[in-house]
Amino acid sequence: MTSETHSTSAQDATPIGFQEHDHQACVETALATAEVRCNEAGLRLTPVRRKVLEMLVQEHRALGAYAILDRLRDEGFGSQPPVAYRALDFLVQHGFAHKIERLNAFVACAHPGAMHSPAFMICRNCDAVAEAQSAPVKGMLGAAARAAGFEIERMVVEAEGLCPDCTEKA
Amino acid sequence: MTSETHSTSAQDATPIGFQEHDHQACVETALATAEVRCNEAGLRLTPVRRKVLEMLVQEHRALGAYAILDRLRDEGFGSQPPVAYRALDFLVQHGFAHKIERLNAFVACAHPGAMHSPAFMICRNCDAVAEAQSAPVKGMLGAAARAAGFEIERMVVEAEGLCPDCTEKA
DNA sequence: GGCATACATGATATAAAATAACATGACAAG
DNA sequence: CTTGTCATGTTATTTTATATCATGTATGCC
Repeated sequence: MTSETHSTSAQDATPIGFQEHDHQACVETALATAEVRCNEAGLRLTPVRRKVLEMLVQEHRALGAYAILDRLRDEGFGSQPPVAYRALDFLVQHGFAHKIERLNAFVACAHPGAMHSPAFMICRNCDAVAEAQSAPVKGMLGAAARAAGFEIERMVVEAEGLCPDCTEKA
Repeated sequence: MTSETHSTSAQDATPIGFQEHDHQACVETALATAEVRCNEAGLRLTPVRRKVLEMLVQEHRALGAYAILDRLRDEGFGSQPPVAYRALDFLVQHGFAHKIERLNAFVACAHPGAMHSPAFMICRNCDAVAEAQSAPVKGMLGAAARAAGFEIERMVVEAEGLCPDCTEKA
């Protein structure tokens, strides 16, 4: 179950998704980007927060708060729920991570910094999560909202199904 | 089934959640429809299930499982969590209700019987919920999914914001 | 430097949401 | 009337999330 290492440093090329890619670079880039963005915005990417982000980026899957907490403990950080939740709140609030409502779990943001309304594809078999863009105000829902006078502030779009790998194996 | 009913005017997309309507009739229709559909499908709309559905239809808002449980107790039904969760599971499974992931709560289905992929507008202030249609496989996410080889089985689409009433009051 | 302030973390406790597991009851089919 | 199936009742526990208060740490001001 633990696909901790996507050892294949293959050419990525595919937009966003379940394909193999240079994971090491992926992790490093994400962390570096976060550092820069925090500096720019006057935010503090403290050790706990950085570690949590690293964990999320490392896995390309949704991790529950308590899974994160376990690993924090292993790394010598505080081991009580608020430690994990606070770090996650920070990351979510500033766009470095997203909460997957369907799973009560969290993933690293795939497009940090980009103003975006994320949509997710969640594999029900292996819990892999891919992030795509959604077009919130366009389409039927936007039309319905305008018709009803509802002001959309935030969108949750989550598709559940089978990722390519799991489809193959089935 | 996917797009057969989409040649509709904007009027059809209007949600029933945020507007005045004959609520008494609304409740009765919903329950009657459920009865019929259960009979047709050989399902048993037992007292608990019926009561839970009634409660959900009565309020046009999301109710948590424990709110429902409290009321069940008041009505003389069992008062332990599984009682509520089982009834809710039944209703959700057979399309009489939906779970709002964002709230960990449940609403009656506004279009029971119709094969549909629901989208919700949730008022962050008063918790009112309106149901609209979403077009799951169309749009950006569908395209991204096809490109990635992801097979969508189920969609969660939830818009959070302010309903007309609460917008006015603010 | 000493001090005030704001923010971050640590730690205890508890709330809220959901499920596991097993026992009992209702009811139709054979 | 017995058997099988489905629904309900009940106990216990797990999982997810917050409230609260105490402590620590960086920063700016005097």
